[in-house]
Amino acid sequence: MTTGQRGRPRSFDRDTALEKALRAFWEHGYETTSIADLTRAMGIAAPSLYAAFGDKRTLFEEVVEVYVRRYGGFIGRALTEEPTARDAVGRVLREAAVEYTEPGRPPGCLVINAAVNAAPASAEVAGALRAMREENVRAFASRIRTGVAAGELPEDTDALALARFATSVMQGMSQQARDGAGREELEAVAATAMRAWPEGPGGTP
Amino acid sequence: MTTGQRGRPRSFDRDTALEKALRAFWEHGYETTSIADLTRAMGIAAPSLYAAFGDKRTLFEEVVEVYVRRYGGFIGRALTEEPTARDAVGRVLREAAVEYTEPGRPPGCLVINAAVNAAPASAEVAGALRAMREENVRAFASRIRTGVAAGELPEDTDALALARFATSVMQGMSQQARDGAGREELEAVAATAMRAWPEGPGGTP
DNA sequence: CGATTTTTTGAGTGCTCGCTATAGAATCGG
DNA sequence: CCGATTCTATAGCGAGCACTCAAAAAATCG
Repeated sequence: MTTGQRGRPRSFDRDTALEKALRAFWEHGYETTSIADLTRAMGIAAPSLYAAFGDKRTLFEEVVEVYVRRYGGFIGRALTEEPTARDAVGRVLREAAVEYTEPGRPPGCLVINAAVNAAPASAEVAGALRAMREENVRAFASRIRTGVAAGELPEDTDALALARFATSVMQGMSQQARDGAGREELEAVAATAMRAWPEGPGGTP
Repeated sequence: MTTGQRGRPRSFDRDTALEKALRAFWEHGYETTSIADLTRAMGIAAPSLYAAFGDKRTLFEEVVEVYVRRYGGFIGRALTEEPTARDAVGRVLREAAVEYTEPGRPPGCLVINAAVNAAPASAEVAGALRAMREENVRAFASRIRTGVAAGELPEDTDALALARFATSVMQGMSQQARDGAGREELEAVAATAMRAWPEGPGGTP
């Protein structure tokens, strides 16, 4: 058999350490979380970190991957599972209020808030997160266009503009969460935002 | 005469240098703008900076003061000059779209974006900006309450919730501006947001 | 002028940053 | 058991951080 790992086994659980790093980046952001912060949070020394995860940027990229999969899935689910564009976007905003204020997690969204302040040296990381936010706008717009095609919304609906509005509200909610806003407060923001949703094609059918 | 300044005169204009520092902080944020960045932008050496402005935090505080006075005044003007709460909030959002995308300035709002990512050492600075954002929410809410008292809005209007919605949209617009959104796009976001504004007390009077 | 006051300049403080060389510890196959 | 392999721990690398000391320079005073 050649399946056995040769050499000294790792003394920590990689996934657990990765989750600790995720929390640290989520809470304090990319650039303001130092390697010392990470090693303390992960309970390992610097060389172990570098051996297991590569450098800081690579670790962050893996963190973002895990974050999107584990904590960002609600957006895609809402957009695909709801019958109408209005239900879909409304559910995203309502669930964002819940996700951004989940007890035991850092408030707000990592993709939105982790690299707002970035020195030129971290421009690539900041750009990657920005690209993900833009991809998000496109996902909203695509779902809205489907709704227009289905006759839920007027033909002249500006899907991209509506998508950008929803995204703005979501990003504002994330910052509000970081500023201490509670779940009910964010749910009220989401509900208010949905009052801006256009009426059906024939007035109020 | 004892009016003349004794000693060697300053070789730079203090206000000009302060404005350069303002731009640097506005563009890159508090923590991610180094003293070296500042001295380069301001065109002076470190000891001159410290003699004229104190340490980095004190300089930033003065920058914020100037910023609010010079670039943040549109909010207070809109809230006091417009006849109705709806006109006031609508004008704030519309003008935010303009202010956040003014050519020749960094996009977005310094108070919203300069200290999103802050290490524990900068917690006080981040907290000061957060307090200003909260003060902003209260200013919105106060204007909305005046509108309710004037009979423009239903008696049961949740002024604070509506204020938080407007603030969320504004903060989202600021981040969108930093992500590259143009003026027209932000104006569309503002216009969409205002569709959520409640109707008058008697339906649509 | 000479004395005084203030700023500029250039170098340099201790500290933390991201990252790594090296040596020792733990496990494998044989 | 041995040697090979892989991980861990200490210690430290150069660079950049916020900040400052000491001396030269430039102005006003009598």
